[in-house]
Amino acid sequence: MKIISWNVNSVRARIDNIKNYIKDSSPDILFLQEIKTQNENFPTNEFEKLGYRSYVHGQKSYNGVALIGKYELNNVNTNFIEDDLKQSRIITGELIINNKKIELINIYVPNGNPVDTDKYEYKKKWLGQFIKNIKKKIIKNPNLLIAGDFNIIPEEIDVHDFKKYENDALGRLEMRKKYRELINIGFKDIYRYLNKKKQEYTFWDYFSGSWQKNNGMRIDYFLLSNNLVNNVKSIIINKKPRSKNKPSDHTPVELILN
DNA sequence: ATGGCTGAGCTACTCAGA
Repeated sequence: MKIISWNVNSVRARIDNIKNYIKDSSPDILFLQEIKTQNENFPTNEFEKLGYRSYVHGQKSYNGVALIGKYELNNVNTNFIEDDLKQSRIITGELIINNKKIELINIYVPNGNPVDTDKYEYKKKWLGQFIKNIKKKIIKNPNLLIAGDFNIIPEEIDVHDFKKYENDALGRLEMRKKYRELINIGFKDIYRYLNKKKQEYTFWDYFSGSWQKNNGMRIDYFLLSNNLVNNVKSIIINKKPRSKNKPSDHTPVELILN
């Protein structure tokens, strides 16, 4: 069972890249973030031609998330949290894997920059709501898989130049504490759990050769509840899609479960 | 070096990203 998460930075601008990537990597479930389109303009047919069904929580121009799957998902929900600004940043669904009912939670956390503005406060409140509801959910179902673009740099090792980000909305201690709070509910950041010292990134901005210089950060990850950790076979960051023409600024993270 | 580049909406330029 291969589950992949990818912030595509527009599903329509990226559709050829995404289709080629699906043909190469053949995910069972694909979590997409920043689709930047409304439900009615989502390229459902393109995914259907490749054998996938689409569950979409879109929005005009900004944000938007989707679950793409070879299988039907149950109880798909776009109201996991109360979002003050009504932005489309979360979609959940259930899937049974090896007799475990797993809750798939696909998120696109607000960026939060600039700090000390209402955008930063929105991110804080969004994360607070999310953490509160995860605490409730894990009591009902101990099998939670959260993946997506968290927009938080967990540790210094997760960015090329930590000093540059320590007062940024992605690197501020206050936000890294939110990440810790989530982990402490009972999750493992699977990439870091299996790669204690490895320095790899999932995002490189489009400016001034950041990709070529490997000036990146690791802000996309898979958090699995402790009950699921023994089901993990492997996890990799696949850098190939970031090297293509007209790439997303993020690259996919690929998880394989037994 | 808070600039650099990219996408959406729209057709000149702003907003947003991280």
